[in-house]
Order: sequence, then structure tokens, then C-alpha cells
Amino acid sequence: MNINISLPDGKVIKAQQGTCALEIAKTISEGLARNILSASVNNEDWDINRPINQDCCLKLHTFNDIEGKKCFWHSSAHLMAEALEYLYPGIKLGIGPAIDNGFYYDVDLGDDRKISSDDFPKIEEKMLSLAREKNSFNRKEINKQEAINYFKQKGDEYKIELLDDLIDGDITFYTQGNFTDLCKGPHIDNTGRIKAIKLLNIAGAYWRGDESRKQMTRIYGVSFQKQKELTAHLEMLEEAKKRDHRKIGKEMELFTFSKKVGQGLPLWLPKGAQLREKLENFLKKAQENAGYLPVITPHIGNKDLYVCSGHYEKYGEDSFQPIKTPQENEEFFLKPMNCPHHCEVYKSKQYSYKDLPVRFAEFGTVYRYEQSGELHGLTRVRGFTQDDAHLFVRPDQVKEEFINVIDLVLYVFRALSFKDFKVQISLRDKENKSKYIGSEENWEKAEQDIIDATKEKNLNTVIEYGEAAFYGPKLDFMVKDALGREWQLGTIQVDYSLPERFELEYTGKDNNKHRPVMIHRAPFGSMERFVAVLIEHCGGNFPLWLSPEQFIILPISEKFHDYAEKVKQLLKNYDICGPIDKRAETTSRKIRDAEVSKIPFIIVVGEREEAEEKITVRKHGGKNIGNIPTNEFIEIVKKEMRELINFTN
RNA sequence: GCCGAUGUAGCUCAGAGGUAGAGCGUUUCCUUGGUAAGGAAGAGGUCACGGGUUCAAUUCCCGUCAUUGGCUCCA
Repeated sequence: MNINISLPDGKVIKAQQGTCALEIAKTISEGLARNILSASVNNEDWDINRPINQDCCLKLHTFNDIEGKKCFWHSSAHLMAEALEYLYPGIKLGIGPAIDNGFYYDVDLGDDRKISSDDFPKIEEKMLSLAREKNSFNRKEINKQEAINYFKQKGDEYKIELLDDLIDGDITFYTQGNFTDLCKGPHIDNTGRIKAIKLLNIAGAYWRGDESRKQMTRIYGVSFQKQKELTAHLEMLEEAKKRDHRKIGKEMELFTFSKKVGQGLPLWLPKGAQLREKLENFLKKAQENAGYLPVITPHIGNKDLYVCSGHYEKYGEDSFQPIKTPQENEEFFLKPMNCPHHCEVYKSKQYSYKDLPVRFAEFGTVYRYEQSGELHGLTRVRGFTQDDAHLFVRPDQVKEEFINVIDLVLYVFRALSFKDFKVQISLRDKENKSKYIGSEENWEKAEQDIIDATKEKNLNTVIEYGEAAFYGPKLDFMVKDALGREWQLGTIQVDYSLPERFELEYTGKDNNKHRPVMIHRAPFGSMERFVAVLIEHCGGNFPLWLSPEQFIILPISEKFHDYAEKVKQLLKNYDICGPIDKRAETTSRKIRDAEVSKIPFIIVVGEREEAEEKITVRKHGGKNIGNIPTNEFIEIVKKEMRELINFTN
């Protein structure tokens, strides 16, 4: 009997009932048949050799697709489990999924055994030798009792616990070689596809993420079809290590931490502070143009403020403890958010519907007691500055304001060369609308407004249901950095809760009081986190307009120090700054050091330059601009700066 | 917060039960230089902190603190 198989391009293939994705791939091209790893049949994951018995939509996945990669890595996790069972008989297995960049498996080695990274080579070797056996992955539907019996006999209580949550009739085993695992699949056709393996690290992980339960050993790895791909991946990891903002921050003297000052409290060094100030001034200017009003609010607030905002109830116990005063019962808290203060700013006067939107902006420093194990460089700290603003708008203005904020965020991203990003729209959980505050009508409208705004701006969006905060839907910007890693940066959030709690009002056309909608937004997110991401994105080679120093002057010898000073002063008049390297070193040496320090322009001055009143300019990276008058250099610098920050959307 | 690893000079790191080493940087001197490391000499360390074992601990053991890989969390 024939069935119809439709492909994503609309083509329909007639095939024998019981055919499989691999067969279909063969009819399309030999190359595809060689590379196909998994498939989906009517959007259900499907092994490539699993029979297809009815009309369906078929998608074929190779390593270039997320689905293909995940399938490949998931199969690699099974392969690792097989190797581990061989090398460590009697181990118990937890879960072993594919992740964004590889796979892991959680294992319980028993009390007296340990694995360290020193053991990786022998595990990798065993995996490769098992892979070379080209064992096929065999899928088997199994009833629940049989499955439980299997793991009982094997002595693996973890799998039995997993089985508890599964419905009989929906349970499958996969077997390759001597290894059988409870698994939904899909898997690659045989282990022979796995040609290059690297185990990366090892860590403890609680069974089911519950710290009251057994801690298992989690082994992370990555695998590829070709050695070359593995090498490239490892090189990327090396590059990421080189760009680590903690390392570059130290090398370039941007920021530091001090045990004495306290964990997670960054100290911005002069160069880092210069960089950050430039970013802040840049955004301040953009916000001024977009109609924001500056406000400044204190670093602490009375307990009552946070009781009113609801933050006290939710976070009071788990955060920095209150500051007491000589007054009985008076308590202040370090501010964990700027919004309560901004609400009070709003309340300082009356608004008509014609006054809205009102936009209050502040680089507000906040303090949150993050768990000590969570602190990480500048990306996760206990004291940080948000590029915060709160927009108080009428419900009918939500969409327009979203568009305005999106424009601002796009402007920021473009100025900083973040070219690749997507936005996530977080909406209510459709099933459980009761857990959200605010009227059905407002939510409905705001959600639609956000969707429409992103459509209008032609953004690449993903919608996540159930990811909205209890107080409103939101839009998050995730940028991809130069190494392809994703970071969540800017955010725009609608809030119905705070206007309610603070009883914010404006007078409408109807002369009645109305409640404004509040929009929180931060294009950078926090200065700390943003600078960290920026450092890793550009590897410390900041865009010229942000670089703490734009040039370094290298006098050929001591005789030209005066001329160097003169050039430096001249450039300073145009806000182009940098030092003079007056060390008694050779020019080659000074060039090398300047290159290593990532300074954008190197200016060499010697006899020729002084005589002709010129400078010789070399760009970071080795490109010679040549012997030019200083004015010409100023023009070059100004032009390069303008290119990134002066444009209209 | 939990589990593992780490903590030696400003930085990157080696080292061993018997009072500490390299490279880079820094200082001084020589060299006055033309596009990715010129030469020489010197300074610099309670080996994170607190206990214990030992004739002797920076090294072994325990605790604390910090960093770090994860887990959990993230207004």
C-alpha cells in the first residue's frame, strides 16, 4: 500500500507503507542520506529507520539542525553510559540528555568510587571503540511492569523513579550493543556515526535538582561526526576562554574585586569606569532624545516602601537584612529595585491623560543578596547599576511605547555591533490565567500590543507561554555574541501590579481617575552584565568610541617627547585621549606592547614627523594608515566614531 | 545555600615534610632606537587565614574565607 509523505517544501512523495526517513532521504539525494540523523513525523521525533505507516509530514534533520544535533548528542550520552557501565560495573544511571553544546549523563558511582578528569581519556577511548562496533540503536516499546522489572533486576532505582511518572503504553527502551536505557528517543541509526569525542568536565548534580537528594556525578562531553569539527569546537572553547571578561578585565585594568569590600561587589578601575561612563552618557543622550526625564533616587528606602511594593514579602528574608536606626522600629533596606522609588516620584504630582506617557530614567544602583555560589565575574554580582526607566502610560499607549523602546534598544545594539539577536515574548500560561494580576482585558490588549509592536519592527521573535511575570507580559532581547553564544540583555516589561499597589492615577478625558500602566525597561540590563558581555563579544577590542583610550603615542627616542606631548594636547582638545610611551625601549618593543594592550591607534613620532608636523598612524591589528597631518587623524577618528553612534533607525 | 576543585611574587604558573623558584611586569643603569620582545643588575613572598599532627608544616589533617566548575535560585 502506498502512503503520501509531504516534505517541508510542499513536495509530496509516494512511498510504500513501512518505509522510513532514511529511505526517503535516499530518494532525495545520496548526500542527504549520508547525513540524516533524525526525523520528525507530524512534528513527532522519529528515528530514521523507524517505519512510517501512514500519510504524514516528514522533516529530515542533519547535524546542521538543532534536532539533528540533539539526537546525535543524546545518542552520544547513551554511548558514554555504555562505556561507563563497562568501566565501572554496577553504576546507577540518572538522566543523560543532550544540551545546547553537547551532552551529559548523571551517574551514581556508589560511595567508594570517584571519577575525575584524569579518567576521561580511558572513557573516551572506550566510547570510540564501542562506536567503531557500529552497533545499531534499537527501539522497543515495552510495558511498564516489564520496564520496572528490568531496572529492578539491574538495581537502578533512579530509572524506576522516572518510570513512575510515565504512562503505560508510552514507554520505550533503546538498546545499542550491551546497553539498554529507558528513553523516548530518537536516536541515530548506529554508533558508527560518532567519530570524535571529548569529555569536557565533571560536576556534582542533585538527583532531580533537589538538594535534599543524592548528589550524582555529572559528566559533560561533546561529540562530532568528524575529528575536524571537534577540533574547531575545541578551538572555539579556547577562544571563549581567552575572551573571558574576568581575564580581560584584569589584563586591561577595567575592574576588580576585593575580599575586604565584599563578595560580588565590583570595583570599577579608572579605565573600566571611563568605559562605563561613555556607555552611560551615550544612553543618556539617546534617552533625552526619546523624551525621558532624569530622576535620582537614594540607595536605601524605608521598609514601608518595600512592603507597599510587595518586594519585602517576597524577598525580605532572603536578602540583605535591614539597616536599623536609633529610632525604635525604624528599618531601611538597600534598594533591590528602582521602581518603588520611581512610583513615589510619579506620585509627587498630578497627571492629566495629556501628560502621559511620563518616562523616568535613572542609572540606579541596586543591591541583591545573590547566593554565594551564583556569583560570577561581572555577570552575577550583589551590587549593580541598572540602566533603568519606568514609563507610565495609558493602556492605549502600550503598543506605541513598546515600539519606541524597541527602537531605542535596536539603536543601542547597532552602536555596539550586536548584529545577531532575537527577542522572546513572554506571555501568560494559557491554562492558568488566575495566577496573574491585572484585568483580563488589559492583559489581552498588552499581549497583543507586544506582538504587534514586534511585528511592526520586523523582529525575529519566539513566543513563550507561561514565561510572563505575575505582574505582566514581557519582551526580552537575547543577543548572539561573536562566538555564537546567546546572552539575555535588554528587557521590556509591562507591570499592572505596582500602579495598583502604589495607587497611581491620572485624570482621564472623562474627568475620572484612571490607573496608568507601568513599563519597566532596560536596554543594557545592568551596566555590569552588559560590560561583561561586551568584553566577551569584542574580546576587549572595544569600538573606538567606547575605548577608554583611543591611541598611544610612541616617540622614536627621548628627543621627541616634547613633540609627542604637543600632539597629545592637540588631540585632547578634540576629546581624543591616550598616553605617551616614554620608556627607554625600542620602537619595535613599544609597538608590540601597544598591540598587546589592544589600544585602537598607535601613533609614532620621530624626526620626520616633527619636521613635517605630522604623525605616523598604525591601526590596532597592524594596518598602516601612514604619515598624515594630525588634523587628518582627527577626522579619521571622528568619522569612525560617528559611523556607529549617529544614525537614524 | 549544596557538592567538587583551587588558593605560592603585581600577573601567569612550577615546586617539595628540612626557612622558596621561573617567565612576564616593576626599579636602576647601559643602549637613543622607525613598526610585534635590545642588554645588565636589583627589589619583591608570614606560600589565603586559623587550628592540629610532627624534632620540623608552605607541603599532611581539620576548620574558615575567597576564587572556580556545576546544582538550586534570580524582583
